Parts: sequence; structure tokens; C-alpha cells
Amino acid sequence: MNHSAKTKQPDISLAICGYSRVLEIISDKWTALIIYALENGGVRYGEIERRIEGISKKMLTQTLRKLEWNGLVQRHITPTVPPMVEYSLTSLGGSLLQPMRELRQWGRDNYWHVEEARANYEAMSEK
Amino acid sequence: MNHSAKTKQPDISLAICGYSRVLEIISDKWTALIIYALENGGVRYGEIERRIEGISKKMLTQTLRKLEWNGLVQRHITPTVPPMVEYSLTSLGGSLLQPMRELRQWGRDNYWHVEEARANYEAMSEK
DNA sequence: CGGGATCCTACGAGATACTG
DNA sequence: CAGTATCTCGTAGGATCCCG
Repeated sequence: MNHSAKTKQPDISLAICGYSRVLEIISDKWTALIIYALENGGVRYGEIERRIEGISKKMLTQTLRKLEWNGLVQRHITPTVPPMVEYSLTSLGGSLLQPMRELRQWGRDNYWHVEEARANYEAMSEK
Repeated sequence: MNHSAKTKQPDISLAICGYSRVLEIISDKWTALIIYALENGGVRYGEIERRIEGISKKMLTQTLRKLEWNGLVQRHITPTVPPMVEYSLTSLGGSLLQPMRELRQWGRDNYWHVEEARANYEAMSEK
């Protein structure tokens, strides 16, 4: 009753692949860094901005909104003047930390292999 | 001797973060799907194309080249006419499978939470 | 303090056509 | 079969200025 039993392999569909769906959520340039900034608890807007080198207000706000929209981050406003806004991970957001840490670790352990491969590839192309 | 001992937290730097480096490698639209297509061994160009729904020759070739450049995939040509080209994961590429599978699993398990959060967020905005 | 509104541009990626 | 070569377009993301 399911997909093509006679052909060698099932299709790989972008629309259905769990990985693609995760990427849609966490592959924006600043998303992961913001999640890491929040991994130890709630942090104020300005403090996140200070912690992450090079991020602009626009990108910070935009990325936080998307994280909120996806249910990974929650926003808590204390209506003083001026206002104080604190962001924190939801439990859904927290559940992403473990798998993300593993990818990060892979990057730390293996990035030099990647750089080596690139140098090698380019050396080959020139000959 | 290291970074600012008196300020509350060390900076989070895009350039240095292991996670950002991994994203640089595997966040392209088709990259993960190609890696999955190769997870059980070498596959020919045309076969990858058939397995991945919706990919164009241009994107397939371009993504394969980048994967090769990064040392994750290797290319083996049998110079018959017409030529036969087989791609397979290197050991470096294979080492990415485990962490990627975990993210994929997260997507499968939690995507419905994300969709729920989105619906909720939008319902809030309208009021 | 914590944003929002605009403008601009580089680049990812699709469509289409051609080739050894 | 396994690619290249162009053309085009949408959008992510940076810069800048303004606001309650």
C-alpha cells in the first residue's frame, strides 16, 4: 500500500525529511548562537546582543521572533520604563540542545580535516 | 591570560563556533539528502538523481562538488563510454551520519510541536 | 532599553539549453 | 550518462535611521 515496492530504494523527499525540517528551523545564520546564549537560563535582549559578536539589532530581533514563532523560545516582558525583556528556551527549545551540541562537537573535532581536504582538493585542481 | 575574566560571560563568536562551521558545510538545501542517499554505500550519479525528489542536475553536481571539496564524499570514475561515476561517503563523511541522524530524529519527533506553536503564535497575533 | 521601518545587495537556487 | 553554461529571481541578511 505504500511507496513503490519494486524499485530499489524509496525516494528521499525534501518535503518529508525530518532533517530538512530541522534545518528550516535552525540553519539561519544566528539561530544556533542565540540558542547557546540561552542555554543556561533567561537572558535579557541587550545582554544577548553583547554576548554574540557581530550581531545587529535587526537580526537579533528577527531571529528571536522566528524562534518564538517556532516555539523554541519564550519572551517575558517586565513593563517598567524602560522595559525589560527576557528571553529563555522553552522545553521544546531545550530538547534541541543535545543534538546540536553533538554537531558542534563534530565541528570542533573535525574542522581541521575539512580544511585539509579543501587545500588538497585545490592543489589537485591546479595540476 | 584569557578572555575578560571579570565580565559575566565569554563572547559567542560566529567565526569560532563549531556549530557554525558545521552549518557552513551541511546547511545547503540538498546536502543532507545527498548524504543520506549515500549512507549505505556508493551510488551512481543518475541513481542519486532518481532517488532525490525534485533535485536538478545543476544542484546535484554543485552540491556533490562542494561535498568533495570538503572531503565528505569521494568520486570514482570508470572511464567507459558513456562514463560511469560513483559517489560514496569518505570516513569523514560517514562520521557525520550519527549526529545528523539525531537531528533528523528530533525533526520527526517534534515537528508537530513546532507546527502547533506556529498556529498558536499566529492566533495570538490576530487578537 | 528594546525594538520597528527602509533600503540595498550578494548569493542560493530554479529553469532551460547544450555537450563529450 | 554525467555533466556545463547562462539567465533570472527571491530572499537572507547588512546598514542606517527612527521611536515609545
